Amino acid sequence: MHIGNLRTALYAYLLAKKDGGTFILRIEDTDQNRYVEGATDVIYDTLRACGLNWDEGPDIGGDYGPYIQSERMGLYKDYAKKLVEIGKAYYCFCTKSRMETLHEDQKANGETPHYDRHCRDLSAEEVQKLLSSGAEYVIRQKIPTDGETSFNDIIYGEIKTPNKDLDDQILIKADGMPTYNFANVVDDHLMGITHIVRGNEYLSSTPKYNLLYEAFDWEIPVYIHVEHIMRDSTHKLSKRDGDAYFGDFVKKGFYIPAIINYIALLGWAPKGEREIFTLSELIKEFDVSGISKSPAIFDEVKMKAINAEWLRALSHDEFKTVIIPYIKETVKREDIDFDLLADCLQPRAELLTDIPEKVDFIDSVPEYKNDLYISKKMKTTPESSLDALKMLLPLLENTDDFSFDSIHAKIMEKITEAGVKNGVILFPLRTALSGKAMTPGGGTELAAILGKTETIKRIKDGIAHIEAEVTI
RNA sequence: GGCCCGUUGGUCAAGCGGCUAAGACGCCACCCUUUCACGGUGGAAUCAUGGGUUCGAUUCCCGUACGGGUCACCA
Repeated sequence: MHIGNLRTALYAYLLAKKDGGTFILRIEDTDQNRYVEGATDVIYDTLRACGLNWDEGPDIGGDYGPYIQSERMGLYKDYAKKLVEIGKAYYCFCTKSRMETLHEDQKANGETPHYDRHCRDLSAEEVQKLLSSGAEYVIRQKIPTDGETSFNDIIYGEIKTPNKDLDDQILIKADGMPTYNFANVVDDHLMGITHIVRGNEYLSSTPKYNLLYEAFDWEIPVYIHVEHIMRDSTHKLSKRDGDAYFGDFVKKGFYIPAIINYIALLGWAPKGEREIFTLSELIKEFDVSGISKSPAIFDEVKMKAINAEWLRALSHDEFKTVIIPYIKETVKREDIDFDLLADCLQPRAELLTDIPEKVDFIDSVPEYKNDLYISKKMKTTPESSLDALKMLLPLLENTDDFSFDSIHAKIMEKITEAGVKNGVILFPLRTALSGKAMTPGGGTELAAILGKTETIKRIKDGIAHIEAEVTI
């Protein structure tokens, strides 16, 4: 599911839930040429994964079903015929090829392509004759030739359009299926839709919908058109970017509630200064007055920051549950302190996919050079590190309680005794235990995570490692 | 091209006639520190443009520029 569509769905959901309304899922599949196997499952799965649960829909039913338009087929044509009867629509027998040449000619003359209303004034007899001859037809909306139609949008206010700029759009296609433009109006009325949240590409066709509502004498819903999400100032976030889909972001290691949180903020601003919200907090906070009129550029860097904040805000248990699968990608051993590891990882994880690399030293120490023991800041060298490790070894060998607090206390005591900077001792320990320049925790944390046996082994290995190179 | 919509730091944005023009991300510096982070403090950086209206315009009106949308038997 495209991230823009998801955001629109999110706003619709938030609006419905905020006002105690009903969130309905309707599948609009009136174009059989565009049928894609499994597409509806993606919709179901995505909305569910995000927690946007619908109150009525194809799979769960409701009082206004069916909720799949292709299953409501016959109904639209009846309504279209009703429109024909009251003179608001008409049968059109123009072929597709006539329309093509017509549009080409119009373009050649510098006109915008539109229907020339060729069949608009056919007599009832002519229509009847053609109909009984089995001629293919569509039903078109009969737009008034003069005057103007206006509609009100919550975000943009009143928008007026001269009727002469409106085309006699097709309501029922030659295959008997309704167009979106028609099915949408009929179903929204029949399903009791009160608020329409949609992308603002529909802004220019909304006057035609209003004409339809008026013709049927139906109540016009509240319109809320939202701007697009952009890749940059001139391009919409689109399929071409390869990263515009919800599923892509999940794969990249974004945490779903954080994705929802971020996209809610793209084009909408909460009242206060807080910006981290759960779905239910968003429901409370949401207000259409905060929706922006201008497009928003998608910023993955900002989304990452939101993601990191989300991860940090999780409880220990929640965080641990979320990251265990990622840890398991590179860590097979079980005899480590996963709780402490999780605590160390929590302030350092931006994306969930950062985690496997961060813990890849736990199963075994990677190859490294003695240079790794050199730190200008910590004032360490391989030689000083050798001394530090040799000092630490007996100390830890004589330590049975290998909890972080215990080790930490013992080591700090020793450091104070020795009268050196913490880093001089702890930096080498961290290096020997990890073989890495950056680790999710310092020497004492790593020791506690790895446990006594592994820590002792790695300190000995570290000593050997330094000695081997130093003597050469 | 016609019609419609929009334009506050690099990005998301608050603002709704009078403010030193919030906040967040990013960036820079410093502090904290057992690496890297987290956290803390500070900093640089914005009202597209020209006319009005007004005692006073980021805010209201008009034009211009720029950007977006739309003009299907697609949604």
